Amino acid sequence: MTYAKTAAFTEEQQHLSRVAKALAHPARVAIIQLLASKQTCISGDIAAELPLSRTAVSQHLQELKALDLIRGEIDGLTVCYCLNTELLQRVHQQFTAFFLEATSGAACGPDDACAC
Amino acid sequence: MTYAKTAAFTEEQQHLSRVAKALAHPARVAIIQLLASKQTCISGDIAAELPLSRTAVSQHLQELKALDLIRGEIDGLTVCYCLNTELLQRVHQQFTAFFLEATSGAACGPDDACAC
DNA sequence: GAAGTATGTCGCAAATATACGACATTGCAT
DNA sequence: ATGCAATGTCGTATATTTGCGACATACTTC
Repeated sequence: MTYAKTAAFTEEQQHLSRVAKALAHPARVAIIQLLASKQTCISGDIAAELPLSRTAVSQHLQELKALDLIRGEIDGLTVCYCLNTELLQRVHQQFTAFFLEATSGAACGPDDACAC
Repeated sequence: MTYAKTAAFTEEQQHLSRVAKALAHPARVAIIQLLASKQTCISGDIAAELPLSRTAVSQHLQELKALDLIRGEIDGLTVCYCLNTELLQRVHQQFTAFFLEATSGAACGPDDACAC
């Protein structure tokens, strides 16, 4: 596969990029925000709120579920999706660690000049 | 394009997903970490450190540069890349806001049961 | 100016991602 | 049982991403 050399990267790097990929589509960001805002973990109403076909939304939901960022519970005929806040918190910490590492180091000079 | 309906999403959602996409590949995560760790904003040495061809690395660099997450300064024959820490800090804030929003709301019940 | 090196761009091939209609499945109601 | 509604999966078409060799460009050195 095109990702043949993925194994050559750190497990940390791979995980971060995997989660980032989950957020790499506005629909999935919107889904998470929707789930966060609605008190009820709406089911197919999600599809109604998004400018996408029900099929496409379902696939985005599956992608998020595959990473366990959200969870679905079958409630009779409908399905309730909700956020996995524990995982999201852990992911938040990882992103924070990454950004702190990236922003603490040396950067461009004041006039966009590199220090090297 | 397949993204025809992208415009239907919030500007915030689009921006977040765009940055997330930039981090959606381990090589790009690795590049940022490399730039953060090295005091000197190495140039083509980046390619040497990654398990990818120089061409592929160059393309990843261009993608990061397109979002202004990194900047390149030509220094004679070599090119110095460095992190745009200011932007990274702003991005960090956006991600934090997103995750706080996502983790503060109602979540699954204690036994993975939704509250609806 | 000629040769050599560091970079970036172009063109192509293969892998993924995205979107959606059609179909299968499951549960509720009559 | 039968019919209807809510979901998910499959197959398929199109767009995007990824990777790399080949080539073009720019600069240094001799």
